[in-house]
Amino acid sequence: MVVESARARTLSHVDPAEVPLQTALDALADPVRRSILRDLASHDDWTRACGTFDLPVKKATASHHFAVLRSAGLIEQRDEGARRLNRLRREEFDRSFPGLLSATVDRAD
Amino acid sequence: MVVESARARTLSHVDPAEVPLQTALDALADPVRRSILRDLASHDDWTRACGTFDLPVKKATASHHFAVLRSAGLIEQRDEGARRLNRLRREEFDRSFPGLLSATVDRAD
DNA sequence: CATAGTGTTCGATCCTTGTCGTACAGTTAT
DNA sequence: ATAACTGTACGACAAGGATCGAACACTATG
Repeated sequence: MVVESARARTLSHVDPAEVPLQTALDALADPVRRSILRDLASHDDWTRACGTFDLPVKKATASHHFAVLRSAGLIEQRDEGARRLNRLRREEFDRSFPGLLSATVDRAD
Repeated sequence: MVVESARARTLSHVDPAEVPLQTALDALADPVRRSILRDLASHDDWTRACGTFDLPVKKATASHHFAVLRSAGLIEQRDEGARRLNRLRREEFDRSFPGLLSATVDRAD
């Protein structure tokens, strides 16, 4: 029988439909977070652990950014051993905010 | 002969095509500014002076928000007597950031 | 001219948030 | 068990920006 680890149990995900536009825009208005999203958009789901992103910030800051993205309904996270894998919630987010991801992530700065 | 007033001469407008995505997102991420844009979107061009908006901030703050919107290429302003009239730069902005205005302004919060 | 109206500019203040170091928890490997 | 690795939590700090009052410039009106 497979049991969730205590660490994974603390991972709460929000329904993108419940996310206020303000929260979504605040999340998307940071360049480091957009960089994370673009990276996710160009790879298969669940193939990128938090530590595999090439970011211009320390790991404590990176961890903060992943938490912001998760609480804005932009990414989903899943623990796999010591790693935390990520997935862009493209479809769900697009349903709540049509065109927003496309206008901000599928695009150069 | 019609001469621009000294006040109008100081009004500089940017080309939305030259606006960085970061600047556009920063401008759109404020609720007071989105309120201004929605108001403009629902009225004819050049019919709304700065003072005619019902905003929850004092006039000094409102003036700041209009300046931010202008420097982000989101609005155009023109002086008419003592009033400063506004216009949403819908088409130009859409050309540079397709879908962004639609996703943030043509929508409730 | 004097007064009222419209909007900007300038400091000052306050609050948010991005950033980091450190400590900690859980996992994997030796 | 010990060590290395992955990621989070917490406290502190600094920078940016939203806010306001007051002073100012320009315009319109009496």
